[in-house]
Amino acid sequence: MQSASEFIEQRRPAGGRRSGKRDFIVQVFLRQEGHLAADELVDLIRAEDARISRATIYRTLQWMVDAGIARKVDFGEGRYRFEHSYRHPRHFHLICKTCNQSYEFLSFDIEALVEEVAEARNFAARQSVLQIYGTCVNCQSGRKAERVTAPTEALFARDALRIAIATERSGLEFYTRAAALTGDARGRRVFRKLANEEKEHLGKLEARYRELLAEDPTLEAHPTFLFFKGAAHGLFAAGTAELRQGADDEQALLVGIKCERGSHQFFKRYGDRFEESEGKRIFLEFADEEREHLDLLIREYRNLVERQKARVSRKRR
Amino acid sequence: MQSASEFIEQRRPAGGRRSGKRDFIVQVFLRQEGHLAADELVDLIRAEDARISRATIYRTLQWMVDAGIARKVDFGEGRYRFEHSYRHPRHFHLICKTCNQSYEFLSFDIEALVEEVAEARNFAARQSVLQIYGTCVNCQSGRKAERVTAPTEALFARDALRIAIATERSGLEFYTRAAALTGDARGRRVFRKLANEEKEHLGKLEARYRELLAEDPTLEAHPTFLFFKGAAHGLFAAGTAELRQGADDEQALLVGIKCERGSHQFFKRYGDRFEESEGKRIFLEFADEEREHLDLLIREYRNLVERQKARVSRKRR
DNA sequence: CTAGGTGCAAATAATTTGCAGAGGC
DNA sequence: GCCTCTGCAAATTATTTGCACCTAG
Repeated sequence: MQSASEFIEQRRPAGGRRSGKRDFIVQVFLRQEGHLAADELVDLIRAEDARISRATIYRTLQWMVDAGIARKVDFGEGRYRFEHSYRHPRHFHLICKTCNQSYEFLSFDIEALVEEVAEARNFAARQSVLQIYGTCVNCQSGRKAERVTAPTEALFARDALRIAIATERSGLEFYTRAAALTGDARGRRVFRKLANEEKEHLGKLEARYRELLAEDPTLEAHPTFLFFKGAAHGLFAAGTAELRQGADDEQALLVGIKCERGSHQFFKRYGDRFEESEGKRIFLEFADEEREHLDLLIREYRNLVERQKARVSRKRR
Repeated sequence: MQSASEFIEQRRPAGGRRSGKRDFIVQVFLRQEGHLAADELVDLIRAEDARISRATIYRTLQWMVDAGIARKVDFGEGRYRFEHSYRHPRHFHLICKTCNQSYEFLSFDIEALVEEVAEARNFAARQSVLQIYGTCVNCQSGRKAERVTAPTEALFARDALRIAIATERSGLEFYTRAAALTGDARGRRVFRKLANEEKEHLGKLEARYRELLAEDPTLEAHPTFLFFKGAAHGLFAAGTAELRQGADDEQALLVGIKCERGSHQFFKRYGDRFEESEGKRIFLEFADEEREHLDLLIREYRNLVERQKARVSRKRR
């Protein structure tokens, strides 16, 4: 696991000079959760006793943004806030206009649509900001904001695992069904093998999930952080439905390839996008897993096609 | 069609007094396209010769926002911009960081996902802001920004018509197919009737579309403003697929009801959300149309069930 | 007559900058 | 020693406010 100082070292721009004051500011900043306004960071620094000029803090914040250590966010208050990116994936915000608190979430589905729009408009998107303004639960019911904070990283890992587990489950169902209806003995063996792999991996993922919950039992109760519809009615579920309406061996392989490819792409693309974190690792590992399955299926498909060709040419002779 | 002054009159807050200066500012503001910073409006006013204080312009902008005549938007420039809402639906923005131009778009799909997220989090959403930052086509190719501006209202109407037409087309296909496979004579008549209505209405919509293009022939070439996937692989298309896998009369009615209900809801909900405009009208008219079909199908379904019940009890006797 | 509306100048608020001096490599 | 970092105070930018005056209803 990457530590905070490694994270900073990695991003320290070349040609820059080390400075105790800047290091101190960065360190204090990284200790914070949530979204700090520049002024609030000034107060924090002052409270920790160092007499550091306001200008230096502004300059350091800009330095961190350039280095990719911090992100500048605008909640429409007329001033900027900053959040660090160390173990903190990019995300969107729900902003309560009553208590001014902000809640984070992420939606692959929305990100995918945003990408589609940008592409349709030939727009080279670099960053997208989505903010939902309104009133949070606490403020709606008049209750005091007794916020239970769980670090975004843990929530991200939790949801990454949930999605991976759901995908494995539906993959397992898919391969089980595919094995049942495949006529060719060799094909059946491949699907069985894949079903077993899914089952085994499912067990591993579930163990990891239990581990995560053991570390922080409150985690289960927190609202969804990562929204992804594919998890519920995803690729494999659609694939299973396709199989249900009758399919031959070749089709089953093609459907499997489509599913694994989609799944691989999702986990890879999303995993790549994140800062170093447990959630990122889960996604990338899972992407690799799916990639292997994909390769296996493609090899198998090629083999099937070869055998068919051979049969045809034998008949012709 | 509602005029600009009617639009303002409607929203003038009670207890407020009339003032020539404010009226003048509002009038100049409504004449503009795009997103004005307060300062730019000051310049415009000065250019049109009135000597009006900067403070008055700020106050009038705030007044317009409160009245719902203007919307305050934040492009992360450190200052606010304003856009008027007269014949200008709510929308999202693509913002080019190179030329600082902004492009508008709307996506029902994204809005629906945003609503889902807010609901899942028990968050009472009042407004959502989506901004995609990056580089626009012109700036990518180094070309000068020779922006062809079409008023958003016209683009909105164009896309509303395109979506309505696509929906009609797939509705027509659905009812034609349903009529073909319905055994019951009465049911067949209903589906034929609906198919005819769709065909007729389709003709009307297409005529309206041609009319719109005649007014501004460049309109066709502009990029999509309103993104809605339902248009392409929408409800009726799914319904038609459902029918294809064999269905009886009752099922056909139920599928039809599901499709019309979804369609009605989409057009109604979206239409309601907009400021007075051609696009709004198209949506609401279409919603009514779908509502009528829905009612007809429901009546027909009830009738079918009644007849089935009667048959069963006759047999029992 | 009276509650808004307006102008002007000053205040505020967040952030940036110029410049002289301090300090890392 | 050079070049970057820092502090301080002044500047800048966008916006708001206090207050005297104006004006529509």
